[in-house]
Amino acid sequence: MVSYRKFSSSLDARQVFGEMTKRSLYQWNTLLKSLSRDKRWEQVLCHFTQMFRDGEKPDNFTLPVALKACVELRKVKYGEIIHGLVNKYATIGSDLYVGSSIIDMYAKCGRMPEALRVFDELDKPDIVTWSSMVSGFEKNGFPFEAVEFFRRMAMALDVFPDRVTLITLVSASTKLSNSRLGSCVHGLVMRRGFEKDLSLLNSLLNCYAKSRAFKDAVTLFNMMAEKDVISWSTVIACYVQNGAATEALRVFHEMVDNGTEPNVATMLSVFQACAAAHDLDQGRKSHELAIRKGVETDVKVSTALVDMYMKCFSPEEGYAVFSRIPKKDVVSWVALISGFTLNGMAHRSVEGFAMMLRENNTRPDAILMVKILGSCSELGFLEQAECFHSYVIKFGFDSNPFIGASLVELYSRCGSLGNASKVFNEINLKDTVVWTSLITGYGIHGKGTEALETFNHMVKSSKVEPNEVTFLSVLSACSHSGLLHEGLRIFELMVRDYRLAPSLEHYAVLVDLLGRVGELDTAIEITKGMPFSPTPQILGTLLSACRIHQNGEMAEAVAKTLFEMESNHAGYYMLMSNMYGAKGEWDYVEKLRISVKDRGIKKGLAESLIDIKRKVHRFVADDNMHPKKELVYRLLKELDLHMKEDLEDSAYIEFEGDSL
DNA sequence: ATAGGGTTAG
Repeated sequence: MVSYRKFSSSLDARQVFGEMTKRSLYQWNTLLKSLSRDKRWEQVLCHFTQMFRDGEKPDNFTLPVALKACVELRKVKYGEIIHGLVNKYATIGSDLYVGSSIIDMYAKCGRMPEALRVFDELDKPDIVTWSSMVSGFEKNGFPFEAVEFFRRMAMALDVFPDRVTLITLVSASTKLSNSRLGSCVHGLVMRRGFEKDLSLLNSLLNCYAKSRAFKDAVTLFNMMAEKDVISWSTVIACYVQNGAATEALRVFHEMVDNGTEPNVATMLSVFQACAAAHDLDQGRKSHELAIRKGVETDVKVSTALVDMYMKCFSPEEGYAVFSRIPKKDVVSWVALISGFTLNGMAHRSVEGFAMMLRENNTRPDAILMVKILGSCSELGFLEQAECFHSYVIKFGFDSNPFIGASLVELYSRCGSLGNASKVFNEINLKDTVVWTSLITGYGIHGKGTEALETFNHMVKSSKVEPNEVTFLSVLSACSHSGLLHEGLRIFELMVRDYRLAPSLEHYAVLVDLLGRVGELDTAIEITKGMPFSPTPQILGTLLSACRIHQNGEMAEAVAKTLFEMESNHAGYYMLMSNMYGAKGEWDYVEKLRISVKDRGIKKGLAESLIDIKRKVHRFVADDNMHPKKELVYRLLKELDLHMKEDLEDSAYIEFEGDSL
């Protein structure tokens, strides 16, 4: 016998009835109801059983409560027993409340076939019952079936969707990322007179945002008479995800001016926007706001802050925030580790990893491993790579294709193509990324022929399809080896046979290839004919080609355009100085260096430097490319004022590996 | 008198 005194914190009703020896059906029901209101599901089932022992027969008021408890406790077996009980005493069709509770119980426990069987026993399902079915399909990962069921419901003339049904339907459309379906539901929402239902509109807004109907999302947002923090946050996140970070920040300010209080979710998107826009000032201001709102202590918020400072090239500020996180999770460590590498401080990433292992309360996950292997790649330190490799094996990460691909890349960046192909051969499930990594590896070592062979092997003998990145790698390999005709053939293959749309990057590599082999006119033609307007990067490539082929006239024309586009682009100065430097005109280099300093070019400099550092690796690997590699190193040193840390300074760190 | 379905920002 259970003592009711134990639950004295609950309602009076229980205390009163608890003293009685024999309860009436009504009293049992009241007791169960009050227990369910307090979410004491164990107790609900316990008393439900007790009720049986007392010889009381549950009625149509008792059963839904008991079934709800089964759902909450995930006790399908108990639910099945109740279902059997109901069948024994009455037909299910006799009470819709009981019927829909049984359906909902099966649906929520992932047993749609049973739910459907009960549903089909009903004579006249009402809107709640229909909705339970739609929701069941939607929740169990069958959004398509949910929509189909809704269609079936629409055929029945006696039921009309209410706001709950429509919300479920919008959720299904979102899962299908089908904005056309979303707008159909939108129309239905209007016709049914729910055009002022905020949660319904927010769901629709989210549906448009998630199914890449950017314009529809904005239109709906602008039309909404009432907006809450969710509406604003949805739209801010939508802008960020569509690469419109500045716009996202504008909307954020509008929201604040509007008097809507931002919350954790809002701030997360805001920090993402600051990071994407590299807007450190705005980032700092938003950080202060987060402190004022008292949300800085949230792990997600502080992690987003670390990420933001890192992406705004202020690693020390990022590290400061990181140090203050009381309960760091694996995502926080990822932000720190990838952030340091982004800032050209890969050795601090490795130190961070060691620190994490010492603290011994966070287990690295696959994402973290991919990141740290990438950091190690930046270092280009073979012994360190081998150390990480053994760590990967020891903790069983080697079956993950992403990690396999990272290892292939790591070894090739450390100059060990032998190990790279060995790792490659040992990977059981080679996906596109794995194949692409090996191709990239051959590419950066100037082994264009091997890259092409690997590509052909991939296409012919495996079921893996090359993607945009694969083609980028192959093209880039051709470019580094000066394989003009092969490169052009690959480009054609990509467009014609694989129907892949070349991105700006593909054009950039193509221009690079043409430039390297001296086809400067064709390169310029391609730049003009591509479906994008040329970016500073592409013009930079052209400029670099002019440098190699000593075409001063064309170089100046390109440089002029580049300068007009972005007078503060650090890469421009780098390339110009490279060009003059190559001619031995060191006084020009010095002038440019001073000019960089005077103009206070900071934004983008760190990024360019890292980019240049990557290129340095390529130059080093590529013998015939750059006769004076030292030149590049020297320029790097000259311009490295803003970035104190250097790749060579890093120390080798060993991992004991048993710490977790 | 007591009972059944729902979503949305990261």
